[in-house]
This record gives sequence, C-alpha cells and structure tokens, in this order.
Amino acid sequence: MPRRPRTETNGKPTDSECTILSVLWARDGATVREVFEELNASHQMGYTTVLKFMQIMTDKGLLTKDATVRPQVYRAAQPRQATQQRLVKDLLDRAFSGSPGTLALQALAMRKSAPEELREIRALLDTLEAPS
Amino acid sequence: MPRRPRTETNGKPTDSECTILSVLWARDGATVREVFEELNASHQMGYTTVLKFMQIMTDKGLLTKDATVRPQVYRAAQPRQATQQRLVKDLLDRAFSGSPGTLALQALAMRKSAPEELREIRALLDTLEAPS
DNA sequence: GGCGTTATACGAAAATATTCGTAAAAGCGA
DNA sequence: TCGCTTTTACGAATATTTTCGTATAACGCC
Repeated sequence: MPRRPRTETNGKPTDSECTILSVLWARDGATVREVFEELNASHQMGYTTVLKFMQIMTDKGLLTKDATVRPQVYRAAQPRQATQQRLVKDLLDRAFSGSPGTLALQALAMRKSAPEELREIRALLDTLEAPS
Repeated sequence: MPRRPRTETNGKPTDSECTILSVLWARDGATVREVFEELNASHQMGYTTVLKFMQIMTDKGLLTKDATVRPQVYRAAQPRQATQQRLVKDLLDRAFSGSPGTLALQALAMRKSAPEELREIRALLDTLEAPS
C-alpha cells in the first residue's frame, strides 16, 4: 500500500501561476478580468479558472489583493526579480548541473536579444571576469 | 459540475524527470541502481520510485533502455541540449516575457561561472552583435 | 536445482495542479 | 427598489505527478 506523504515545497510557483504572475508584473496591478482578457487570447483559460488561480495564489502569499476598490485589484506579492531568481536557480540545479554559463548560452542562442541587453551582459561579464 | 478534460502536453519533462535526466546526461547510460545511488544522496527518493520514473519515462519516449544487458541500462533518448532548449524556451515564455537577455543576466548573476564559460559567452555575444 | 539477493513489472494511494459549475454578493440603471 | 450584469466565493471533478508496496522474474552461488 502506497504511503509516504512527503511534504516538501520547493516554493516555486507552478506553470500556470507563472503565467499569471507574468501578466501582473507587466502591469503593476490588475483585475481578474484584465488578466483573463490577456490570457484568454494566448492560452485558452476560462474566467473562473483565472479567478480561482488568483485566489489560490493570494492564499499562498504569491499575490496581494486590494479589496477596497470594486473590481478587486491584484498585485504580485514578491518583486519580479526575486521570483525569477528562484525559477532560474531551480532550473539550474535540476537540468544544468548548476552551471549558469551553460544556461546563459542556451538562452542567448535561443532568440536574438536587444542590443541593449547584450551590452548589459557584456558589462556584467566585465565585472565578473576582472575582480581583482 | 467540473469538466473539460483538457489534454494538452507542453512536452516538457516534469521536475523529477529532469532530475533523472540530469544524472543520465552526465553518464551516458546508467542502471536504475546507479541513478538511485546518486539521487538518494541529494534528494531522498526510494529505489522503486526511481525505477518507476525511469519506466514511465521510457514509455513516454524520454529514455531508451538496453534490455540485452542484465542490469538494464538506460539512456536519455534526446540529446541534452535539445531538452535544455525546450526547458529554457518554456521558462522564457512563461516568466521572462520571452527575453533571453534578462534570463541570461539572472543566470550569470546567480553564481560565479567558470572563466572558460564567460569567454564562450563573450564570443557568442560577438557573433550576435556584429552580424554584417 | 534450490535459495537468498537483486532487478523488473504492475498497480495504486497520496499529493498537487488544473479546470469550472454554481451560487451568493455587489453594482448599476431604470 | 427590482432586475440584470459583473464579480467573488466555494466546492469539487479531473488530470497529473510523485511515491511506494508487492509480486514476479532473473541471477549467482553452493
């Protein structure tokens, strides 16, 4: 008989949660309907499905909601970068032998990036390579 | 009454599957026991659990197994890079607004990378920046 | 060949994630 | 205020992932 509950949270938001967070990061506050409008276009997700996710995420502490305004406004509880950092760390450990360089290479090779970003990366490389 | 089966596979291996793939990528072929030994150290995962995963993954086409040798030997069915690519793409779309540069930056800022990798990245940046 | 050990197959419980229906609550005009 | 629309709350079916127990098969040795 199967057992062993194993309660271990890696703290990482699920795929769907990331999708929703992504929308919120780009807007700094949005109603369920607004999020729904955007997700319904790309993914096919019902209104109450989105609502439910946002409620669950609020319970988990991933979102905060302002209930003083009528259509309630939700916001990401954690800064974007902090969450992204967790996601990257997880992917790194799980599928890149913890090698950030390999991951960075794969990411850059994926699509063409903005020249601006490339310059930023170069700058970061400078600080990383020349510590002294 | 809840419905809507929704059968949509994003093709991405699950977290546990990635963990196992990671071990196989580093060895080019391993028995269940070998994978187990390694995972039991880091994560706490029972022997049959690992076995089951590897069987499921074989069914899914993620692994191949050589049943001609006695302790059967498993291998990743897809090249490492191809799978990593899929994972990166998914993360990119889901949490980085599709911006590879941002992801690369986060990855590099995470831990210190080998100087060698940094040079590789710089080289890649050169080809990306100076097309002509 | 018989026996103890290791390996594989099979099945299913438990935990988690995803999807909505439905009903109650809140707003809004007429 | 009454009825209609929009928003929230709640609960639950489904699907997916993770976890193993147990049973069977294969080996290795004596």
